[in-house]
Amino acid sequence: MNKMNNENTVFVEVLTNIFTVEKGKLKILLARKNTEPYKGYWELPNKILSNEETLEETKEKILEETIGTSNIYTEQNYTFSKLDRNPNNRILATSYIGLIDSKTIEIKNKKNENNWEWFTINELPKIAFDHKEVIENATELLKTKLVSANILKKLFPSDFTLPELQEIYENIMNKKLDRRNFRKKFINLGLIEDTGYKSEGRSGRPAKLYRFKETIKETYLF
Amino acid sequence: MNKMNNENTVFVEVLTNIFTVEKGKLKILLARKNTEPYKGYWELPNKILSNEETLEETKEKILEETIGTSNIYTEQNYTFSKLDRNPNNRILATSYIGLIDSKTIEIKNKKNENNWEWFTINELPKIAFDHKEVIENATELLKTKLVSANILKKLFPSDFTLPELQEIYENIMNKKLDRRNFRKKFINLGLIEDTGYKSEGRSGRPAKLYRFKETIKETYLF
DNA sequence: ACAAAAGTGTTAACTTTACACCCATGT
DNA sequence: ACATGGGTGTAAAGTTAACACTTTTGT
Repeated sequence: MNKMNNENTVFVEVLTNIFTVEKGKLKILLARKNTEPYKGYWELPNKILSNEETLEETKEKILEETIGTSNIYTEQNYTFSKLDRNPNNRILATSYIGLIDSKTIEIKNKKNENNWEWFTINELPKIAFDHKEVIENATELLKTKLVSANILKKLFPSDFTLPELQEIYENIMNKKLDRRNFRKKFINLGLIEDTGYKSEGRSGRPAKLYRFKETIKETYLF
Repeated sequence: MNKMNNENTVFVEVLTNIFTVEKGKLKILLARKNTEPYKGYWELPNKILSNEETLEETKEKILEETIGTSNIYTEQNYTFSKLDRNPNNRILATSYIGLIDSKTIEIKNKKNENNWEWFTINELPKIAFDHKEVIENATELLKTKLVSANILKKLFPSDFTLPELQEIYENIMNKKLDRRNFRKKFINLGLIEDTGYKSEGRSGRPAKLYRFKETIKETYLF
């Protein structure tokens, strides 16, 4: 079996779904396409796998180029292989999810004049290729993961309020939760602690700011 | 970007982890290798992705050739890309899990003079390539899935006993469960029904045979 | 009659749900 | 002083966990 004599080799690209939470909204990082095909549409950060690299190494390069660090929580999601997913070539795509908290992001963003923009997951722009399907797939995976407390910690900055946390859960589970019960449950889990500070800027009574404790045990919520 | 001018294309193979449950043991289907490399070792059923096929189509071909049907529950698991995972060529591997109940299997096995053999997941033979890693990865995924009742239904034949079901759960969760509580929980979930028949062959009192109801709602156990 | 494995019920501890009023801030 | 959103407690219902003896079969 020699590659040069064989038609059955394919391109493989890596797609990254980088998520963060900001003001109780789940957001994803997209890039505007400035060339055809799909000029003016938005796509997931991506890169073709080279013959000397693993998928993981390729994923890390993308992260470095977009958010300036590959030192975040990531997880492989799915490999897409439809014949026509790219109009020019047969390209398989392996997608990853990555989670970064919004505090860390703000710093990195300033370093780059960015093609990149954050979009709330329910308010996406026109999406290039089959990336909408990829995003939906990744979002579903993330939602199932979000019932695990350790994942939550990767997404939330050091300071967050319980109403913000509750909002995310209500979006994920698509139902209203009782404020008292939500609060009781989370505080009793012992995963978070009061920072002593309060939120500001919104109308109404300011909310207490919490952080995740340094070491939390793997716990399943809901 | 033209493939013939570009070194950055790779082979992709599909690997299938086909699971069943027999007498309360979780088993996987492997093939003996009769050629080098790894002659005499066992490998997962596999096939190289062709340029005219999707991963899903390739997976279905493997299933037809091994168990005689592709009409079983499957799920994509992970794509492996280490540079040296195959000694001859750079080959990526996308693995799938497939679930079939042991009653259906017995029929299919008779049709084929088979290179294939079922191995209990805790008593595997010498495994070729990185397939041990692949199997471990797939088994972990399956274990997390097994807390969902719909998956369970794919794995279990029409008739099973509660002690068998309990044994699987004890293996998965790696702890002993109380027989009374297990039974109460499962029966109260309303997913299974008594067939009216009893098991035979073992010593001791025969166990009642149960089956999953036709339509069961998605329920999470444990 | 004995060995082996299956079947059964009750109580206490814990978890989840439902529910309404007061509090802190900005305008 | 009013509008906005945040914070708090209690009781009822439901779920889970702990626990030991009896039943059915084969030998």
